[in-house]
Amino acid sequence: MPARARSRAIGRPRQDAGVAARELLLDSAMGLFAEQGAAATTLAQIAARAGVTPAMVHYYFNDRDRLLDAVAGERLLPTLTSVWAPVAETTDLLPMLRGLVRRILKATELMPWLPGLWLREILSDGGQLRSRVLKGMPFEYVRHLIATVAAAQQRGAISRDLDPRLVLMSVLGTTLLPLATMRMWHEIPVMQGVSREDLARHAEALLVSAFSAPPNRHSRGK
Amino acid sequence: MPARARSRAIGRPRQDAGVAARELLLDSAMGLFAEQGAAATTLAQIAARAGVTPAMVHYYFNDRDRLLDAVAGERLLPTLTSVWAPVAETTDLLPMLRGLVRRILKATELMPWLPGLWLREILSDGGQLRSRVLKGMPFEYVRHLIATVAAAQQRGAISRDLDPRLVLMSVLGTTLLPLATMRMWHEIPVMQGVSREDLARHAEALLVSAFSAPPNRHSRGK
Amino acid sequence: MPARARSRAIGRPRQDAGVAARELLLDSAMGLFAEQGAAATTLAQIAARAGVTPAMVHYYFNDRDRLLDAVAGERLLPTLTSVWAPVAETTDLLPMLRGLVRRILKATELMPWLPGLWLREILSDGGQLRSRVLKGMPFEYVRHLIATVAAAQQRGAISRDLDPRLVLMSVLGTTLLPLATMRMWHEIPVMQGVSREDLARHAEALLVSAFSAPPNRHSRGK
Amino acid sequence: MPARARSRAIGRPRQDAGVAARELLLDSAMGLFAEQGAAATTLAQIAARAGVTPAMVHYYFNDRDRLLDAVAGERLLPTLTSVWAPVAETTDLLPMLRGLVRRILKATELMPWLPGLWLREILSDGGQLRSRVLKGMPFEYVRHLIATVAAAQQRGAISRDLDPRLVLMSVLGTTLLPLATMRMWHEIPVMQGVSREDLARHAEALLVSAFSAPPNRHSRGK
DNA sequence: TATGAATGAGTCTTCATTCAT
DNA sequence: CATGAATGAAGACTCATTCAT
Repeated sequence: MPARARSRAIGRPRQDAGVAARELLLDSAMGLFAEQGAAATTLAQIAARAGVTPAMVHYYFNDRDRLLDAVAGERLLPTLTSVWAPVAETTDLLPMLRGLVRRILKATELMPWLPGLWLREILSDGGQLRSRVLKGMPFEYVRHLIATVAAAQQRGAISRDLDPRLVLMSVLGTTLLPLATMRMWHEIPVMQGVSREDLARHAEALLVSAFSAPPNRHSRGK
Repeated sequence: MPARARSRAIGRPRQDAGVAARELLLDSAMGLFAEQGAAATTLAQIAARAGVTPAMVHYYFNDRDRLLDAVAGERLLPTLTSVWAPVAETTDLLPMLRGLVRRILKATELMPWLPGLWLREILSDGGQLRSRVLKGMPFEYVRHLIATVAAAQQRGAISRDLDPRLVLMSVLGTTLLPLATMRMWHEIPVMQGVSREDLARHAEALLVSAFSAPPNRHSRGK
Repeated sequence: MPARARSRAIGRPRQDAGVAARELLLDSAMGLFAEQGAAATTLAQIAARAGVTPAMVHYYFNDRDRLLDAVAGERLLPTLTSVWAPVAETTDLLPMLRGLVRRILKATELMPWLPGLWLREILSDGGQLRSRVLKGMPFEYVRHLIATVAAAQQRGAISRDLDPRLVLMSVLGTTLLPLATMRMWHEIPVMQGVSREDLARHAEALLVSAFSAPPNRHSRGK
Repeated sequence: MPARARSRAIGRPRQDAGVAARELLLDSAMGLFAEQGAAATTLAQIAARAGVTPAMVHYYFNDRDRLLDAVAGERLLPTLTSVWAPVAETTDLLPMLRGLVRRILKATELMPWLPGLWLREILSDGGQLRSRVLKGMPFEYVRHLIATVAAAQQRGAISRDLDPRLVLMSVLGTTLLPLATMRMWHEIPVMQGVSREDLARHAEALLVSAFSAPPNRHSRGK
């Protein structure tokens, strides 16, 4: 959506100079937050990457706090909603899970820094964006997913040991966590050569087989 | 006054005071890193929580960098090894996974801040402990796990869509990630009331059913 | 929106808008200087109170310095002159003093912030308007007052312990100083309930009795 | 009192280095506040005059606010009390006023910046030390002075036009206000050559004749 | 072993000022 | 006449680090 705003700048460039700079600063902030963490990112770094002076950050956002507000409200939450909203379109568990995984993979293809940002600034204790994102998070879709899992479980279609309320965590754990670590795989011998597609296939297969396994068929306990 | 209190510990040899203070500082650092992130934690905070003066941090560790080295080398890596080493004792995939999950759960019961610390400082890009931990990480055990998964897959015992190299990520994603977020569940409506036991059972069930599913029944993807 | 409001002032010639804004800015500046001191007042605050943008301050005054020049030259000095000029109309000390006190009281009734501004920005060391006001101050009237006191003293009509050159300070001390502190009297237990009229009567009585006392009856010192 | 503390430093200089630096910073702050006003004084200036780095100001006072607290509590209030306390030793109005004037003159001889500081930072609206000083001000002595004036007035010993509650303002107006402006007298033609002694004699004479004048003896109104 | 004093470098923030439009 | 965008310089404050004792 910032793209839309910027493309409108054609024809009247001066008028929109400010808007463009604002968007640039948000982009810059998100990138740095993902790379180093919000706590380790200075306003000067954000400004430098956007090609402006640190004073401009205050001109557009007044405050470090309000810059964080803007990052959460104008960038993170819209993406989040676009990933989760289609969940409501079906009541079939497996397609729902597959769609979710695919949309997450797709969204993070365009914004490769997203998973890292989520891991550190939203899921971690003390993450600087957590409360800001939680406040606007569309929990109704998560609730719909949980209800669908619970229904499947009551039908006997999935293991009773699974907890429907944890399906959210399982989706994030099989997608965001590996995605967030992709950038370091080249340094880890055992992870060499794993591609984004491998990851997508793996995540989907894992969730699908976990959430479609017939109940008693595995011997439990050692 | 903390000084007074410690010097009164009659019976304990004098030189233990220093050792104790060092350990206290490491504990204090780990706790704060997990709560707020390493980037947001000052040496003064670490000293205050340990009940000593900031100058003592330099006395024992010389440097912020070397304090991080100590945290990684003396706290994180030993725990890591104790969790992974037993993997070598078996070649059976499911018991291996179950054991791993149980040991992770058990270790984080004693050190509840561990998952958060891992998520933020080791798995996230730019995490301040990442390179220090990677350097000493016992990859041989991970390699053993991967080999075991690969063997099972070649036997046709698990889906061909899974990638053995990603089993590490799947284990971390189903254990560390949910564990790291537990502290905030009370703020999230849909997560209310999930217990540590629910989580353990869920993680085990998910991994077990994913890594023991019969290969025919997948490839429904478009 | 202030712009809109002003441009709608039908009937008034266009060029008055600018003049009006200039006056508004001077008023705004004086008010803020009196309330918080010139040093603590930003151009942005002045602009905001006048309902214009900070850039307008530079448009009208070029410079912070020249805004101060304008405040002194166009506001403070005219008032000062109007208070002091009538002094020249008499050579009778007591009526001269009474007139002075009354005109000071009257002027500050319309401009209640004047005494504070004087105390802080003109009488105090380093006051930001001091040199600007001193430069244009009509000392001839003060000289006339001093001469009148000196004459009375030589006639033996007032105490020889008084110093004619200090009569200016005595007038300011009995009028401006109490007037400047009026706004805080409600916070001080011992000053509760003193009115502007009480102050006027007190100042007049004090100056009159001091500057009309028979010389014999003093020198009771130590 | 800081002098006492510092003189004790002889013999163990290191131990008291910090104390001395603290006192030096307070002195430096008071001087600059009087010369330029607190609002116009930066911590860097205060540090520079005390011969230390700006960071030391935070080391000793944490905060600009708490530096102001210290100036008020450790410097202004003790002086204030030492000037006013002897008022309680008499019930005779004229000696009381004379003593007050003399103690004010004497105190400001040692601390020539005091009057300016009072005028700007305590008596002026928005003065940065006002509330801090008012909070600790010994009003009982002022109350005693007011009561003594009121008694004299009821005896018929002083004019009924005077307001006892304003005697405080009259004392400050005849002492602090001229004292605060002394430093600029050399720039004002009509004030040239007035000495501190002239001022003392003038103030005493003015207050004494005002507060001892027999009531009806002056023709009022013109 | 332990600490109080001291500092330089850097962070966030404010503000007067400029300028193209 | 009026303003939004932009900036450099400076202010308060923080923090890792050093050092004499």
